[in-house]
Amino acid sequence: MTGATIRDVARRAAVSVASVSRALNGLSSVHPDTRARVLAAAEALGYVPHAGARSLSLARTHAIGVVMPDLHGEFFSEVIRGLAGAASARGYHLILSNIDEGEDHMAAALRAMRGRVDGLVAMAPHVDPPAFAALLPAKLPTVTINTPDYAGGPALRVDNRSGAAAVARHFVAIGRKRFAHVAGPGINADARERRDGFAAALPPGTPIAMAEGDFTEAGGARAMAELLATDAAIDAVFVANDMMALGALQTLRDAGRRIPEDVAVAGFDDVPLARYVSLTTLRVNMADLGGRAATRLIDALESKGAGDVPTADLIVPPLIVRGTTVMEP
Amino acid sequence: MTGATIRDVARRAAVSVASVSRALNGLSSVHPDTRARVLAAAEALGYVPHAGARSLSLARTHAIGVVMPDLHGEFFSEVIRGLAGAASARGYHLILSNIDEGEDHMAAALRAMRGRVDGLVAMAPHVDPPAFAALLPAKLPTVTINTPDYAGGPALRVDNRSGAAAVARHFVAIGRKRFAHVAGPGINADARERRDGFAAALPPGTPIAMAEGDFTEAGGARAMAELLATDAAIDAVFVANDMMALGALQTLRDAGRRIPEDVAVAGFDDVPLARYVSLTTLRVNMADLGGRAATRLIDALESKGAGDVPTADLIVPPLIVRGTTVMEP
DNA sequence: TGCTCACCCGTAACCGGTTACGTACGGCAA
DNA sequence: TTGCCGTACGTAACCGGTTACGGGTGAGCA
Repeated sequence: MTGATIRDVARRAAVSVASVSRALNGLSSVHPDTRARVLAAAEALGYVPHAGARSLSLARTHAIGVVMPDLHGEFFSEVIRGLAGAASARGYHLILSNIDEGEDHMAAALRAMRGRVDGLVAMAPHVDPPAFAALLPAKLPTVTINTPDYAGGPALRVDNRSGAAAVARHFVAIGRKRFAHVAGPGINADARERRDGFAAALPPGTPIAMAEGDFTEAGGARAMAELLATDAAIDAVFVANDMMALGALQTLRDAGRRIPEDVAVAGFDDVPLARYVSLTTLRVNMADLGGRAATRLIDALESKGAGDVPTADLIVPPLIVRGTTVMEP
Repeated sequence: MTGATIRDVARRAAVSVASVSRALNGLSSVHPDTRARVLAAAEALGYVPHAGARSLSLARTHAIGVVMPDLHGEFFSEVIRGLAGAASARGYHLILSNIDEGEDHMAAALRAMRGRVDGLVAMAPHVDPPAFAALLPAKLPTVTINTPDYAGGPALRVDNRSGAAAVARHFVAIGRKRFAHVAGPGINADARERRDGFAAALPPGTPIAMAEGDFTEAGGARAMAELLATDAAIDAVFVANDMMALGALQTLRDAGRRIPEDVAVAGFDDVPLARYVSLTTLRVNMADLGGRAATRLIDALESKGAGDVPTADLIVPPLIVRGTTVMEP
């Protein structure tokens, strides 16, 4: 027995199912006596409306789907937290579906969303935008986070280029001369933008030693070792994310470099750990990003047709200067 | 246009809806030619089955609901990650609904799950178990995480008492004499178990200075200050979670205490930060807990009727000894 | 008394799938 | 030819809600 249905309630209250529906949904055209009888019957039976049936006839699920890769550990979680908060505040549920293993799996996950959600929040910095658009179920409203060049709907993006540029200017301002960059995976759009933004903001022609990591702490350590082997005189390194920066710091200290006297280090993300190791970084508030995405999507869903304009918001991460680039008091 | 329906496909393939359904679901009694026509039509129309309708008629949603409070920041996220992994591996979706603001909100959130999910994973260390049981929709299979005394189904719990006892024994082993405990909120069951487990494992009659915090870093700092005011000679403090331990460490250092020479400090949880500040703590792997919960629930859902036995698994967190209790090399 | 008009309420169609049941048809044995 | 059976398929009921439409009732008014 999974629970009483509306017909059970109708039978017990000796009215029609239509009246039960009207009474429970607060429609006006119901006699107070009838409403009372219905409520009493529903209460007695422990009646709870069946969300699935309801959404089938209303063509409204009050749920929003979330598709994103598991990578970016902390990010994933933070975005979810922001999404969940904003969604539940407006009476929406979240449906999670993490996509990782291959495109076919992703396609299946996206298709499975039809009839289950009213809209989608997607974060896919590693897939080809047109391919992604093709996979989306027909006309499902979607807002993307950090998914470049997707023109199918509103987009929220952190301004990687301006963040990276702020680091470059900061390095120059504190008198550094020999620059290096630990990049993220080449297929990752964020990684590319950070690399390019950094290079573009340094004086033209400035050489930059480059190495590529995989966004993990261990990867950062390895990449930093490569860089030191290439050019031992590096005095400023911009690392594409904080986790790799932690690894890079360890490698530098193991190699006898003093931070920040010998080498200045900056990361990207401002993960909770960054404050503890006093890492200079760019603060990107993923929970806030998630919250905005949810709000944006729900606004679009509820104002039927308005706001279709696929605007893209760039969110500029502030530079947080800490002890890995300047001496602390 | 939200998408083609099964009747559209039937029309285009010139067969009945029943045949379309059979063909798409791989039923045997369909002529190969018919199946091919159906598949072609579905492909041409970009047909995607409507999950809502499907689950209504099958009485199966292939989704599991997750209800938990937002507090426990990192925990929330880790559990979700574990749940999502295990669920998607078995073809299930996750529906999130965070409950925080009051019981009525929680009741609404739970009720909204009917017809939307096949089962529930719940984590509610702060509510009265019988009250919680009463709120659950009728007969919805549920596995609980860290929700004590709930006998309605399988349960997964971290063994707070044994963890706390390990800390107590460790303190004694390293020769400490004057003990203190920074507890979590009294309404929180984990907090109570950690406090009691610690007290029970010390030699009978040992005095313990107590203060209560709110599981946050700032709360830990405040509680530690209270303790120092009470007894300045404390040489070992067990803090109910890592975040508070960080605050406590700061307060101790500000008061001129050397760690671990003057005061030994241990936390609980092993958050990522703990390794960086070299905090002795108990490791609780929340992602693993989430994964187990999902697996457990899905097993119960798919083996109809078997395994109804509401067993409770206690997971013993290992003690991770670091620099806040013993000198490091 | 007869008419109009609110106000309540019930019947039944619908949302988009699945599936029990019945039927048409071809092959084969008697 | 008749009878039987298996295969392939269509019809329609059903899952549990919502809602357009129409009917019955009583009040108000000429």
